[in-house]
Amino acid sequence: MVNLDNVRHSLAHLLAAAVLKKFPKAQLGIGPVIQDGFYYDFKLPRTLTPADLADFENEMRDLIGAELAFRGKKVKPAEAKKIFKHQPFKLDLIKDFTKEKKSLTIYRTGDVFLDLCRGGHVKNTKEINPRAFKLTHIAGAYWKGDAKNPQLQRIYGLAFAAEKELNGYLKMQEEAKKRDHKILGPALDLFAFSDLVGAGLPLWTPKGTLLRNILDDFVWELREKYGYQKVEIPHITKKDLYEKSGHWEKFQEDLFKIKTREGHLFAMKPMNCPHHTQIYARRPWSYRELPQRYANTTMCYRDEQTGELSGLSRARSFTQDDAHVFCRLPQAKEEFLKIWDIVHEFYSKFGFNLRIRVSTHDPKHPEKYLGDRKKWAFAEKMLQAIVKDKKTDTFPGVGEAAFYGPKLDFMAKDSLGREWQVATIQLDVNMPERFDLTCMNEKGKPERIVMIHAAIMGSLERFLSIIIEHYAGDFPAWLAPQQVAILPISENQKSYALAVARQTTLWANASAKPNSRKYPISWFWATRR
RNA sequence: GCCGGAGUAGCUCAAUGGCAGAGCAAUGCUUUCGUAAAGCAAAGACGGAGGUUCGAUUCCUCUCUCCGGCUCCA
Repeated sequence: MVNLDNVRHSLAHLLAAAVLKKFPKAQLGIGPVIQDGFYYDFKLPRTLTPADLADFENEMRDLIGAELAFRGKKVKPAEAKKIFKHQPFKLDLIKDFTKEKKSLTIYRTGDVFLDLCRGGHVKNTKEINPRAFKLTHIAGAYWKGDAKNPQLQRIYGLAFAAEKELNGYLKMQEEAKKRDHKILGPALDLFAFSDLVGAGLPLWTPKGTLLRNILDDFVWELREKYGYQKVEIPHITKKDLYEKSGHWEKFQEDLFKIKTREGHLFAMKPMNCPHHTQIYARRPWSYRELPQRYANTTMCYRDEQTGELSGLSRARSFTQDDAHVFCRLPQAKEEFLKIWDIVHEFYSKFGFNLRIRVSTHDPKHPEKYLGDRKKWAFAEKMLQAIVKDKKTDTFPGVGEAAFYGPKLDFMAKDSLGREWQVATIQLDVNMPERFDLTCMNEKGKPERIVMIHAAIMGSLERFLSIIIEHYAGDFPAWLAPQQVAILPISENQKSYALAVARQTTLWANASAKPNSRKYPISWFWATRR
């Protein structure tokens, strides 16, 4: 059995060989294996076109047919530098590896190609199925993934063991494209975009709004049981609030700013925690009154880079089903577990399997976070204890913490196999400090409280994008914004059809609980069907 | 923001430096016809601004929007 990763990695080398044949002066970046295939980065004298990809593919097939052997050997840094003296990116890598005291290996493919590479190849190109790979697209990519570095041209390729798998994969992608929420959403009349309103600002239709409300009501039903109270906040604030929270320093660039006629600077809210702290801070609290649990489904605004916008997955205006619990330290665990229950109850209704990431800070970059080392150690230890107690499988996410605290992130997979972060529970010992949030304890002394951030859907927009694709637009009855349609065959049934529609609506409304949804009945004119 | 691709009617697509063409949908009329598209008619578009040109949807510049990536994501 051939190792597929070795095949993919070898194909990356063959791609580089093909590119070098056409562009002898090409500078090589790296060419690793990725999910479903491989890529290779190049700096080239001109921009590639799809026609180039066909040429490269043909050349690669020729190389496969030539039955070339892959051979690796260790080299000394000085030797490596000599070999790659015309390859600045390789020299950069050699420098890094030498600094990290890694050994250097080179791999030779027949006598057509030589690359600095840690290995993982087929023995001979004849092990590669020439019909089971395909170069798919060209993209720009920064050297070493850093926007400050030069940008290279990346060629992506798919590769499988058998042609059948490749075709199956391509078919699956086509299928996934049909489920694309950016196409299905407007087709189902759930939302729309307008060039006049602007990029990344979805507009919600009556049906889409109904769907949003059904979801939000569901979350609220679950929260209400645990003693949450709804609050409401303005969507703008003086910049002072964010200076105090630390968001200004960190996310200034991403805020929509507003200058008042008197010259004061305001900002659209990019999240809700600072506002909510001020609801808590409105008066002193006795420890007997804690926890205070505030829930608020509300829109936030972030000035995202245009290139990052994508349908509902990444928008400039999005709705968080946000909640904040203000409680004493010993109460935090119980509150955490309650939210965890809500998350599970909610997601099980959709048939999602969740993976849970324990997101902690990156010890190599303490400057990215608020608060001191001790606070973080404390909060992360507490989070780990809760997770351990819960006896659930989790995986670590070092460097994935919020800048104010560690968090549990719940990830759901969509129909394309992409994993999206959905719910999040965050433990925050920094905001309460910054805003001096306390309660009066048993001894009559002010005591610092902690704050828990909890979003169940995360962003309603992103959650909707996920379930539209998850269900391919075919929502379960309890979610479907339109559940019943009455279709008269000809005009003769018009009045009867209308009467049925009226009656059914009355019946549905009467049997619904007072604050549950109303069932919309549409009436279609269908004489031509 | 960066690299690349693309914007023609509600949707899917075509053509062109000299009157922009079709299918489906929608509209009107005809048909009243029962299980995967009845007939006829009329209507509907070159994303926006500027430039080159006798003339620009076509060529150039800028801009907006979308797509594939990269970077970013409280």
